[in-house]
Amino acid sequence: MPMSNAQIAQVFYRIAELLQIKGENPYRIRAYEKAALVIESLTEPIEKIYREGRLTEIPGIGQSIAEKISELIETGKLSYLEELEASIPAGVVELLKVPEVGPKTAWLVYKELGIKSIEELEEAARAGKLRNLPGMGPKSEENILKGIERLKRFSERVPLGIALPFARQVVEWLKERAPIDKIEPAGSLRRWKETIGDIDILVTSTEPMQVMDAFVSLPIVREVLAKGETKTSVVTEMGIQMDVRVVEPDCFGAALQYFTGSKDHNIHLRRIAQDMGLKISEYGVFRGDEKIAGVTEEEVYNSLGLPFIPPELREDRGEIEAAAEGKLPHLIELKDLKGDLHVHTKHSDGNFTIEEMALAAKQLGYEYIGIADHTKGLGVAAGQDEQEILQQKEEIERLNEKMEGITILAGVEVNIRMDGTLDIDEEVLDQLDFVIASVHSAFKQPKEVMTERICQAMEREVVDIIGHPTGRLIGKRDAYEVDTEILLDTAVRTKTILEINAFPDRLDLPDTLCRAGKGKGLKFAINTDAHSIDQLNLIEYGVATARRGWLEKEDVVNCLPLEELLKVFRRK
DNA sequence: GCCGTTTTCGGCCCGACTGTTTTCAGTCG
Repeated sequence: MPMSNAQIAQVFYRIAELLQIKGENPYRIRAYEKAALVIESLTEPIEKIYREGRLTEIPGIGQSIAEKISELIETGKLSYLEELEASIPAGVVELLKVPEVGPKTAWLVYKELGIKSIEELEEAARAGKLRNLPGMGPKSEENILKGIERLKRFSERVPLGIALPFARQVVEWLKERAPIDKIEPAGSLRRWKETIGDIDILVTSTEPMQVMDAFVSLPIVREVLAKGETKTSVVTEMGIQMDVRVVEPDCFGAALQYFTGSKDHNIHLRRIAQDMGLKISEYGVFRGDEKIAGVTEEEVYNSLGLPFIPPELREDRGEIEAAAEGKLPHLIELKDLKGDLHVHTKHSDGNFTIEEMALAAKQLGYEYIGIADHTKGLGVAAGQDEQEILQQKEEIERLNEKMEGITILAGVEVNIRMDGTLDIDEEVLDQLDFVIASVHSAFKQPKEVMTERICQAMEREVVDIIGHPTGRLIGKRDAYEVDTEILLDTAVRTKTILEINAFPDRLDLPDTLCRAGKGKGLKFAINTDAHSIDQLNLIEYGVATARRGWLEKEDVVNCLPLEELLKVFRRK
């Protein structure tokens, strides 16, 4: 079994953790973390890169790590990691998971008290044994207990679809309760990352303490972790940590840039600044004592000789290099979309009529809307059979004659059965404007079977789009076991469009596969999979995922005007 | 451990907050 990029990345993350405990040179630790991150975000299998002898061409991978990758690929294990594991008692690394506990504390409690697990740490803290350790006191003991409590209750990252509306609500509340000039969520939320570790909100105000007071007294605050003039951290009722930072107005751009991250993007920028003899912080870009930028983000990037880089790209996955070469993509925007091609109605498990969905789409400024209800194989969703599908098509034709300003497309979301066949006759599918095919059953098939199953569906000429191609539900269900390389290649060869499902639970295709697919010349459709009028608005999540995948409007078929789109559907 | 049209050695992003401290270490992002 070849090792996946993710598995190899995990090995280096593990090494970094172990080295932390050992108190190793922080930069050496950083190097392993950086290598793990870069491997994780590769768009091709690292094994292939290894076979072609290109490992050290990857930025952040040098001689030493390349050798370790070779060993992992060839033998499936790594002697260096085994030695490290042997030199540190199992369980001590686990302590790092506790907020407030870092490598120093973990090592201290192990050495002094022999603590090797979170349970033992909790016991010792409750027994008051920690307060007498050097550098610690009653407060730190209490904080460790609180940290353990927090870890037990909420260690998981929160899906973007929950964090974003929540953050927007808090922004509204703060505006009502304190004198605020500018306010903007930053962090991974602003980069539209699919899950959020904590929420950062950036504020400019002449009365920082009033903002902080208003913040900590919001009813959603469960616990205040820290409160100062410029930074306040709380844990909210739903368990997610939220930080508010207040800065001077003339720092807003620099602070927004800084707090948006990612960490790796910022470190890379700072290196560039350093090379130019500049210093960059959340307060601005400085040459000596002179501040040369900071009011806007654009100014910050420009001062480094770079164009503005959209937040969705800031993961240090080559965007800084692309910016320096003037090769940033012109990312797709919400306004580029001319329609949504995957919505459900009362004809299956949707909550509104075709007409109601169409009117709502018109309100959003769309030129067309694609109805794609479930088919009979999906009993739980009241899927339609052949006859019902044709009746629905007639209803759509009648509506199109009556309605103005929007065209309804008759489509379907047909099931890909276990054996790769479709659960609706192809003669019927042929009569529709377009066909989405999706997997809704037998998720646990072995990788080869699932890959073959989806590829077989793509080979059918009637199939235009594959719906939510990996099947993942973020935080709930992993993607099906599927060979994404074969999936993407088959989609390119058969000219099948892959969906970017905008449902925040799905965001499927994921951003990294969007980017890999674009590299192969693939086309995409950004769809909401809406079951109600309200859910049509989820499209912004799909656009964000496409942007994180470096997509431009030319890559996305529902940016085409109706006539062009229909040609694409007929091309197979 | 990585990296280099200033460098193959000597750097490596930068600051806030807290707690236990008499000036700073640890943690976090």
